[in-house]
Amino acid sequence: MDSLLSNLRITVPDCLYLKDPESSVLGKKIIAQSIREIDALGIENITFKKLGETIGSNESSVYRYFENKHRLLMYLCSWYWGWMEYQVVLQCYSINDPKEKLDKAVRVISKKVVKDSNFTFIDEPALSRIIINENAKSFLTKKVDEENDEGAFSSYKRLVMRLNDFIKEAAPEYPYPKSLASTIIETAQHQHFLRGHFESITENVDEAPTNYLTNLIHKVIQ
Amino acid sequence: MDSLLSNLRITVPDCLYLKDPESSVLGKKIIAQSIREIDALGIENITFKKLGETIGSNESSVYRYFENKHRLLMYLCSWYWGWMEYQVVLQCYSINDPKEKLDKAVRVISKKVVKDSNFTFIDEPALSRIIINENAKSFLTKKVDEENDEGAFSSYKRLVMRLNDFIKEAAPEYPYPKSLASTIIETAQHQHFLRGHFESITENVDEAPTNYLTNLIHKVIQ
DNA sequence: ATAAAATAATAGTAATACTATTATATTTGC
DNA sequence: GCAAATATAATAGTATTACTATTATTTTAT
Repeated sequence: MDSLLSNLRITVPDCLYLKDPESSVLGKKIIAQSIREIDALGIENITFKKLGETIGSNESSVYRYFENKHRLLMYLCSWYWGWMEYQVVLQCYSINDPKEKLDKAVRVISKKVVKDSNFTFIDEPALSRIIINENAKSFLTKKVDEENDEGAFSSYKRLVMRLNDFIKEAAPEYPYPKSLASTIIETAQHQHFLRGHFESITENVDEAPTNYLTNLIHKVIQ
Repeated sequence: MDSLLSNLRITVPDCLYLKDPESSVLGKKIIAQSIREIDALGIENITFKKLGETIGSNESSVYRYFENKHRLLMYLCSWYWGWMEYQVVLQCYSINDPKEKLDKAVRVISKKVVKDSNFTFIDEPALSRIIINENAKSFLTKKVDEENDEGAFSSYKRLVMRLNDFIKEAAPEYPYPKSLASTIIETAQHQHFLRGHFESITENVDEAPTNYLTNLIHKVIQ
């Protein structure tokens, strides 16, 4: 996609950072490099010390942006879900037919992610791999309820509700639009994971789970 | 259920332990207490030191059964999936109609878990909460491929394939039985999680996601 | 040019996830 | 019933981590 909207920003809940990383060069470096390192090593194996050093800064500077590693992960996940919602809205905007619109949304959510040149310091394909491998860890903790009350998961929930709206428009009688929306989003990530690691238990080996999910949603709402 | 089968054992891949915990009283205590502590505190917040002490033993003794915390979690997850496969097989055995059989399997997988008196040292309802909150962490690591090659996830994969077989029997033409089977199992856990923490994005608030999933699978394979 | 703010450098701490070693029970074979 | 083998317990130690605190230096804004 061309970068036509250079002053575009994805909003991330401000409880997730101490100082806005987009407000400085160092902050953006932290984001860009943390995406590289989490993608390569996994969230468990990165440290703020190494991260600071690779960007020519140090541990304490990183701590001035994020309270800890977990908050950094939550920040990245929120950014991704905010960006995904924006992709869905943008790419579905001009479609009038509710079913076609829903199809497009499922497609956007489940397709392999490509670089968006509007956000130069974010590597979306790498971030999408992080979502596949680490997103569940952002909410599978004993602090979920607390963090949820702070609004830490609002981007993710907003995307689910956006898809919920599309399902309701396409099938007003279907009794489980929210559950179906969350299932589609989770399944997209999980099938990508299976494709990469447990190929024996999925048919989505050669390509994204888009066709599988499109077929599924068609049948479920018909 | 009555404990009619007192010499029943759930097989867990032996790469997951150093010494079989079922072979000694101490081993069984480790399993029973680790279920309690992981359920209460989460896998991140337990230590072998505390665990050893609460069962009147110590850190090094626990290390003689499990290489580390992650292997202990994998052991518990494998036990659960092995037990769940056994539940499915047992409860579907006498059903002849393939559709009815599939319904029953979905029901067994998604219903709230109750105590099975055949396994006195395992608290299945607590273990099922652990699965909801921690199972994803057992495979979302950079070592998945390695561990998968060892056979560490065979119980989980076997359950998926079991459900796959049921789907194929009920709907031989359906093109994605494996993906659907893995989706049903993952969604059952995820909807239980949403029910407990993010109620705003699911309709399965008052009860288990069984009706939602039964409705879904009926429509998908019809 | 000065004050304010941001960043870097350094040091330190408590907890963790182990490993290693030795001592003491307990079980098993004969 | 005793010796040998095995299981368990006790103790100590290490490298790493996830932070906190303090001070020094640089950058920026006025």
